[in-house]
Amino acid sequence: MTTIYDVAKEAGVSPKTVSRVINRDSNVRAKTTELVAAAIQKLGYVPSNAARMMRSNRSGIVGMITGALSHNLDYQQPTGLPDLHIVQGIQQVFSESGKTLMIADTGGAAEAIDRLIDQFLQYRVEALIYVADYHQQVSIAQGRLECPMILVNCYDTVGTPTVLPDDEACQHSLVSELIAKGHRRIAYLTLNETMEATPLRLKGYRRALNDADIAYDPDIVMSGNSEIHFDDGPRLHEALDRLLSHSLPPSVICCGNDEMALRLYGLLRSRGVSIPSDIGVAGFDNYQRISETLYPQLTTVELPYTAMGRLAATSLLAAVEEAKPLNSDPVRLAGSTFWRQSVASLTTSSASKGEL
Amino acid sequence: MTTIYDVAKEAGVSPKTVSRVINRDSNVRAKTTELVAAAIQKLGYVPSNAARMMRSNRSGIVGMITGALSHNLDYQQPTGLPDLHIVQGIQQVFSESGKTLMIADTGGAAEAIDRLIDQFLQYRVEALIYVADYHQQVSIAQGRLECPMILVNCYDTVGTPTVLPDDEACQHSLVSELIAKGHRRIAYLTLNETMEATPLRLKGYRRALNDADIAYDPDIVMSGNSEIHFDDGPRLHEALDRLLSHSLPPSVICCGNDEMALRLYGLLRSRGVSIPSDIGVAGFDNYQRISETLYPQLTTVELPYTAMGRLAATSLLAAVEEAKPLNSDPVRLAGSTFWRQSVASLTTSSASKGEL
DNA sequence: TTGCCTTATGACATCGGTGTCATTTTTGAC
DNA sequence: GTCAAAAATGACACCGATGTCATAAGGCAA
Repeated sequence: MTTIYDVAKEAGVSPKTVSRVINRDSNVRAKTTELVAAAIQKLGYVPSNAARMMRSNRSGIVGMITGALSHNLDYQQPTGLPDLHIVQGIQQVFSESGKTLMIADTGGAAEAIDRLIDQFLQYRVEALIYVADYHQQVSIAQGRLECPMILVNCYDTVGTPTVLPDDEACQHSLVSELIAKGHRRIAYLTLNETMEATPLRLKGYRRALNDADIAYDPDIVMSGNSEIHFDDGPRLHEALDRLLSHSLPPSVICCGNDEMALRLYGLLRSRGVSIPSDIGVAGFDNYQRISETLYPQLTTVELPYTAMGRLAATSLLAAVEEAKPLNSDPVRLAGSTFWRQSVASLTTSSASKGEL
Repeated sequence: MTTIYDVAKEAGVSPKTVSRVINRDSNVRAKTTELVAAAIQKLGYVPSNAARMMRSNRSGIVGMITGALSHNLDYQQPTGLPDLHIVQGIQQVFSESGKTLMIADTGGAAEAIDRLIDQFLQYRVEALIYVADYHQQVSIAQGRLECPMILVNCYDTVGTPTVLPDDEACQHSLVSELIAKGHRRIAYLTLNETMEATPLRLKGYRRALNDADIAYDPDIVMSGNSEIHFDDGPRLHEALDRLLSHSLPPSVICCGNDEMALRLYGLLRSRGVSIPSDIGVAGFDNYQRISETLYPQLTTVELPYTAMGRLAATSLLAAVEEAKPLNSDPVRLAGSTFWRQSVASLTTSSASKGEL
């Protein structure tokens, strides 16, 4: 491998001058610059990052740990692939920055994390990012970390800076707008209670009701899923029966995710209930393969995963390059609702249906 | 950051001895090892890869360039995500090796490749991998590369080692087995002719016919798609009409991919033709969201993307660690056929249908 | 042309490991 | 206990950049 000394000799200058040319330092004569550039070109010289780092003590590397690459892609998750979207956002920001993003995949094994962090420390990463596949609590930082670290889509108990999806605000905004469209009986089929998102979204749902002085009715709020990733047909079946046979049936049903909404479409159709004229349906995740394929297209909420990745990356870059400290409170990012045909507006429609 | 000198002082030995302990060199007394280990533990010492690399001139890094991370995930490709599967295979192999895999994403911009290679060279990667998103010809290597490089799912004209899917063998094997099941009129709806895979698969198809002394009939071979990623309903519609109205109609139709098979199911159903009793259908890609969801489930061929990734990674590791040269001829990896209910066997079935 | 200030360049040490070789310590046979 | 061979340890230079500081070259006014 050619070194800076080879280039110096070729150009007839000192290594230090070559270094100046490479780093675009001031005070190098144009003629000298040309000379050196020619020598670099001729010898195909590429500076060694390792040697450079020895003196400057700055690696220019940011490490990211994720399991996004090792997902089973064949059976795609019903919620889409949050972490892969987050990784994309991070990737976008770093590709425009001067830093190198080094990606390590856990291969699905949480116990790999320690090893990966250690590897990153050997490379003297300037910062670390951990991306979780769903909103959850984790325990990563060993305290010994000297570099800034940020968590995405997860949080820990020791106050590591983190970027989270704002599940509560999303659900609140969806329900508030449903109310604005004239709905007052809004059913909610939640995800499994053990998921972090479930109580948060329920809180948003209740706050929206409360804002509009609508009483919370536990009769029309129930779990639509027993497990995270698996269908539970019978449970959804039974939940729907209870909702439809209620003395005050809902005018719209919110689902914990789009997949549940997909199954609900089938169940409603088999009962001869039409969407959105008889009852409205709203999903969650904006998993486009479902939301835009269904007929009528599904109104749903999209969590801002790419934006979360971008925000985390931008904050971290600011922390590294401008010594701007990371926000120690969790940063929550709200998503946006995609209004499609699965929900009717009861106010503008002149022929609103009161009987169901 | 603590250095090896700090550890040496703490343990009361020379830096060189600490180095020996870290690298598990022989000829260090057990007691000394303990002493050093304790000091490392106490000071939280992590060796610097940069410094280590200065002397040894071995970075321990292998670079991979891909666009797999920046795909638009919301509208998944009809062929699945080959490159992401390949990346997974590569990832698996490297996580079990001593090397660090450094991943760079092009962000969909081919012109980013040069910059990424340059970045990798600065890190003195020991090898490079380029993963393409579909079987294609590329032009990557600038000749100036000193490290081994391998292409996956693509090839160039300067003989860079490469691992490719064996499209021809796959199609040959599928058609041969169809013949073995008693089919002699085998229609083929190909992908767009501009795709690398199309002529290869056609070659496999024709070779299989030839092996069985069945004449090739261009009447029942036609393109089912005009573009790679977009539906072309009318063309498929028309192709099917021609096949069904032929004086010697096919007993089975091979499709260029599973998505085409999916659309074919719909067209056949609308014509009252039942699968597989009236006509059989075979796909390509084993895109499980289609192949296992259809009724009857789809017989299809799976290209071995993960295995290709693993093979490329393994070969490259051997090249780097054991100086075992890479195969200069393209290595082709055949996949396997998944036999499901969409194709009937005409031999074993006692009530075989001769009329259609 | 001289002298002074600015600009351009170079000499040298240094970052944190490891390779080489010299030196010290231990081991074991006699 | 002695001595040679083997094992364990250390001294020192070096990898390839760059920071610091010294020095040389160029520019401009008198």
